[in-house]
Amino acid sequence: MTTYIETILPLPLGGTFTYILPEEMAGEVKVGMRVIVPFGRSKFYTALVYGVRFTPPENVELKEVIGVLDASPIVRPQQIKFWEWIASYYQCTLGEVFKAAVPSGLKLESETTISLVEDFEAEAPLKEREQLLLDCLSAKEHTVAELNKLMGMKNVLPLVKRMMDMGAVSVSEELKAKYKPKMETYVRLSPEYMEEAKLSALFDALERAKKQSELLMIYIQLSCFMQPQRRKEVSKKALLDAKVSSAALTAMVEKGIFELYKKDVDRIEEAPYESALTHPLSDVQQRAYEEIKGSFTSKDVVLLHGVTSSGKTEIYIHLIEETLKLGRQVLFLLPEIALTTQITNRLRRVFGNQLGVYHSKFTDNERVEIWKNLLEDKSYKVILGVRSSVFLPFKNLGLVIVDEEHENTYKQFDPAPRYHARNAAIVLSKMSEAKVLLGSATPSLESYECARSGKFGLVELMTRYEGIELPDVMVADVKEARRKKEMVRGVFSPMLIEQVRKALERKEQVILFQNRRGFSPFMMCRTCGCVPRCQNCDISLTYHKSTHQLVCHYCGYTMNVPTLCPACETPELEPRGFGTEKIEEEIAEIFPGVRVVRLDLDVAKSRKNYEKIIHDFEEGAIDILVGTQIISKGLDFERVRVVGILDADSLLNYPDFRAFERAYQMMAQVSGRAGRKNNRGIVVIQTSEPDHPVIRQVRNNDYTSMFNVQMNDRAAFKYPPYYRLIYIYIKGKEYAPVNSAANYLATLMRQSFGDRVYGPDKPVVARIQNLYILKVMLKVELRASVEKAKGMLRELTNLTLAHPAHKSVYIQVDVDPM
DNA sequence: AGCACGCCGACT
DNA sequence: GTCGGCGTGCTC
Repeated sequence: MTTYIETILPLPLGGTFTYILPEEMAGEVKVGMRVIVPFGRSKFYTALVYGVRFTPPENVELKEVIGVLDASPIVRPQQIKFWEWIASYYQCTLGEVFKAAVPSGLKLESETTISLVEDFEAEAPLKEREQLLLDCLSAKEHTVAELNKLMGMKNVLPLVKRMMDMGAVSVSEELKAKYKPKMETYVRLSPEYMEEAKLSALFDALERAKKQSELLMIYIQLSCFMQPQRRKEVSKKALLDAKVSSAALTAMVEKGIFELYKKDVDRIEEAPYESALTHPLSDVQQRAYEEIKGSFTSKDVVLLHGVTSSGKTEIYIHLIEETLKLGRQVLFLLPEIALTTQITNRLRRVFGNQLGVYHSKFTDNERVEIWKNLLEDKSYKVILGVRSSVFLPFKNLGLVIVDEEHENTYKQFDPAPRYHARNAAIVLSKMSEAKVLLGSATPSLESYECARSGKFGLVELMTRYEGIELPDVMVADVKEARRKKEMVRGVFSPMLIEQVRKALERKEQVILFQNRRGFSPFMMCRTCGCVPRCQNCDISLTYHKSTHQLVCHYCGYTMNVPTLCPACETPELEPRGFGTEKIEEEIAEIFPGVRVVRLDLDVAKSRKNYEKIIHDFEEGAIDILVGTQIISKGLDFERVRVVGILDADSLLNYPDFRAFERAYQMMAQVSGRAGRKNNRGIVVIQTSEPDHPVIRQVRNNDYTSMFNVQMNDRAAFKYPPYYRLIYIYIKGKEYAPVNSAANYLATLMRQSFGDRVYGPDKPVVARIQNLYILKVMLKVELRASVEKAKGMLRELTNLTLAHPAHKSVYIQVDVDPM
């Protein structure tokens, strides 16, 4: 009986693809394993087994599976269920989920090794190419990529396939992938010196070689040599880090005193494992902790609304410990930019090597390591990770913590699946019978509404840890200051300068927040008012002074600053507005000798750089930190007294229905960085609308008022959390077909959904990377079936695309947009 | 997503 | 007369 394998391919294609399983592979294939399959005329992919069938699909000619890559599944059945939910809810293909979920190291493309079959004898004379392939493999096995190179071919796999059929070569079924275990060199004392008598004789012998006896001493210390029960292995790196010269080590290895050996080490570095463990909870924390636990008995999701510095992390740690005691795993989600060494180190100290960190700034090898560790249910019990860690192969998830749950970086936008990690985690938890704790000082309206209505549990923690006072929020009216010509360098209000000066005098630190990187958001010609724009996108170019370039923050397009205005050819282009670069420069000039550092996406591209700045600021080696929202998340600094929000207007004037909610969250979060023990923080907000309700709410730290006002607006204008949104983007290289398709679709949609359809409209940036974009919005009542709506929507988009006038147009659906 | 097949402009 | 532009359609 022939076996058929139904697979998911890592492509944005709907449906699954079925292959014939050759008889020699039968019986060893299970759902969740990877197979290599041919696809199209000349491509081969790593596909995931989705089903094993014994009846073929109709009307298609099937190809054969080329090789099975795994001995056991790399994806668990319940994960595939979760993928199905993601694909259906967020309207994407299983292939897209597969692509996003599995680290690329496990989606090997051309790394499969091919080897010669020993006793192969050709039945017919071999073709030139075939003989060449055998010659290439005669010395040693090669990967597909190597063979491509050796043979000077674009894709040898079809040839390999043919030769496999002939029985000449075989595909290695062992997983090679892109994943290589990391080896580290270790040092040990030669066995002959293991006895104490021999060792002291050695010390005598080394009396004259000072460096060498020193090295021996350090080795003995590091290895705990004198306490055989506690003896540890010593890496070469650790030894050299202890200020030992490598020459001395080499000499001693040559003398046969030391031996070197290699060891496969876990890529994730182990931090010193202090047994300090958890700190006891304060009374207030303890009460919140009890409330959360109580709430979990009746609710699956609990929202912990705790002001900044209320010690939420400590509560999380206690909950994690308790979950671990039950033998269950924990996922701790953080937004991308908040994953700092601060939180990692704190958790590492408590959970040691039970903690795995899953982060985009880690290499793929490190991600594969985490994946496999969880798959084999080895050491990791707590995963600290970003959005995509909801896809990790947990076996027995007991608790998910979503810290800073209001953060919009939890929503993926660019490639599908456009999923929200917080909401996905809630669904995942339901599937795993786990509990979810959402934490934030400024919860999203969505979550707070769920908590208030009783769908989620709600625990409020409104006092700051150790009696730290909330900061004193001052508002600087920049309109007034400008009128009086008091603005310093057009950027700083006298009030802010005064507070910064005072803080510096007291040797306290300052954070200046401006949510815009670069030097100035645009340049303008003084003569004709022309603003240089991106040639690919409908947006002005940002001026970066450090590189003297104009950069598009949407597509990355970069050009040197033109000396003459492109329109009127006068040399009158000047920077307008201000970004972090300009603030960094100006403040350094106003306060000479003060150490100013900027932290934004441009600077934080590398993890090292980012961590160094954070570290230096913690250590007090930096006086003023200028940054974008990257600095507002999860960082706690002891000596920060003053926080300046330079341009609150840009937050308030953002054209989006969530602008006020975001502005409040952003300002409240940044403000939370100010002030510590016995040292009330000061926040200066610069705005031209000092009486704006949001400014007042931030000033009074009045989340409830913000919530109530915003909820009124949301109800009045039919926005979430009262309605569900679906955005449909219509994109294309030319405007006319895009416009026609968008109108066609909107008309069709109105026939089904009536006045729930809005648009088409131009989005804020109407052209990105040479694609024109129009947006149609659908607002669905909460009680209506979204599934039904999505089904209908899919039909209508297909109908639109099928229309001959709309070829070369494509459509993207964004469910629950942020 | 790739990649080939397929019809119209500037070259050996 | 061909080489090559990217528009369109298919991939188990």
